[in-house]
Amino acid sequence: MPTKSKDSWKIPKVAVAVDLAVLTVRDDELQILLIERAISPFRGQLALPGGFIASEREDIDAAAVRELAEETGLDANTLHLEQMRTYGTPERDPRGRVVTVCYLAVVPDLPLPTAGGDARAAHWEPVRTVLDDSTSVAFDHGSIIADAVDRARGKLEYTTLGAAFCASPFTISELRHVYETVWGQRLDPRNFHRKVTGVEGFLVATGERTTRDGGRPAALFRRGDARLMHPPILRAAKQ
Amino acid sequence: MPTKSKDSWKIPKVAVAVDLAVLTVRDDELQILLIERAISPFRGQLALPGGFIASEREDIDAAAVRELAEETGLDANTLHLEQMRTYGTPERDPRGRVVTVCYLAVVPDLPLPTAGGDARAAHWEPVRTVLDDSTSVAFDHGSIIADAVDRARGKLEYTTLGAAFCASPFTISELRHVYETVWGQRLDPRNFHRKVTGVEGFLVATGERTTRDGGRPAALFRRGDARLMHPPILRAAKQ
DNA sequence: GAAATAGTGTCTCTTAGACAATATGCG
DNA sequence: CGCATATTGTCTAAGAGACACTATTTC
Repeated sequence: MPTKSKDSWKIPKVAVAVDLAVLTVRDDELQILLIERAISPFRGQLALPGGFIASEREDIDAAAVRELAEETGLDANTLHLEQMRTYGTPERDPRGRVVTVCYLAVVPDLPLPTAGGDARAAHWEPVRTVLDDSTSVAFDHGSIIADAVDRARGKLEYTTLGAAFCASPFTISELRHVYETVWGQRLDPRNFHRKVTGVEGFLVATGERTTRDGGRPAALFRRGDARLMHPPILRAAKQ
Repeated sequence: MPTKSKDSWKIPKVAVAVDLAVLTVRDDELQILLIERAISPFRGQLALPGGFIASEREDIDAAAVRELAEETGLDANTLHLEQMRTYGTPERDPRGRVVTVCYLAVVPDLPLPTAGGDARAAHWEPVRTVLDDSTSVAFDHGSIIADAVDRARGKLEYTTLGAAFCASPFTISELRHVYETVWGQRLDPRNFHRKVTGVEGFLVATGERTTRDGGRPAALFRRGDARLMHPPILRAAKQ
């Protein structure tokens, strides 16, 4: 905090933006929501949704919620949204100094409400193609996306974030599929079932069951109130 | 990121600061480094060390390192420093809009090099007295400190951050004392010993031993290269 | 030897992981 | 019934937690 001995000197002011890393599991892949930039710099390139704070009075979290609605049509009340990290190297934006506060959002694979609003060409892209550089993104958004994926992978272990990837109500198979996709790792269906049903507050049974082509119908659940999972579900150790 | 359809409108600029939550274990307590504010607002009150970025060109991480040196005399090369979270509610600073990027630092209990520089009245305060409001701090620094403590407590579980609280070389007893103090929880010395010595890369034996009054001398260790601990040391479940 | 602290070993119980068996729908 | 998927159960091995014992120093 400001505690300079001399009060009399100019405090530099910089532009503050928010960026959103919106993740989902879709087509058996972890995917991220990208938009096509309409303006320079990086015009026409893919980038994270986001933007500058609207005024000097706008709260940062509120700006994230607003940009989410404006650029993707998504409603922050229906999804997981958390602040992730701030990126502030001086050269990260060619127009000048921009400090951006990044948020991680997790949504189920539902049709994007791109209909109205400012949503231009928002679409899903597998994170795989971003991480291996076969899809290039604007600014330093590549490393932001890498950070977001790391964060999501880690949080599946010790929080109930996995359920935020599932449209409610969901089956345990669907939840397991989220874990398998995000971690890129197969999990034993029976052990997974035992584990997640044993975590108090993770899942709330609706009493309903799926109706489907073949196979026994699965029980349907909603996300419970628990946010932390204790003990965690650990990934296999680094290979 | 900036992707407004209309390019022609004023981008609000705000002051950006960095704040430092420097933690140590001292006198059997988790303590935090606070300074006495020399200027208004909150003049004379305790606050986290920190300050505005020096210029439009200064990197955020660099600003944290600089403020750490200026306000506490500590050298970022000798300690653990990581970005924690950004605080940006509009009313958090009475002087106007200030967005502050907060860093968590962890240091061993060594004499503060307060001798030279800008270090004014930097001193250690038990976090307990801040968390229970018996010590009041400026701005929203109370909740920042609470977040920093949460972060540190959590990171002891699945990282080797604990060793950053110890002056090198250190004994396993000293490391255990860090865990016990930060978590506020007794740990079995024998199980702890077995656990931490079993984590590859956590501890590097120096071959030296302590010399002391009574009791068998303890082996001395340095911090190893490992930063993540797999599997983690879990705290007892919430009681 | 007594006191103090370090370090090793052992036992038990919980739980993760592998895998078999049963349940319940559909055609 | 046969197929497909869900769910429960069983076994084993690894690890956490409790606790006893041995080791090495100083006085």
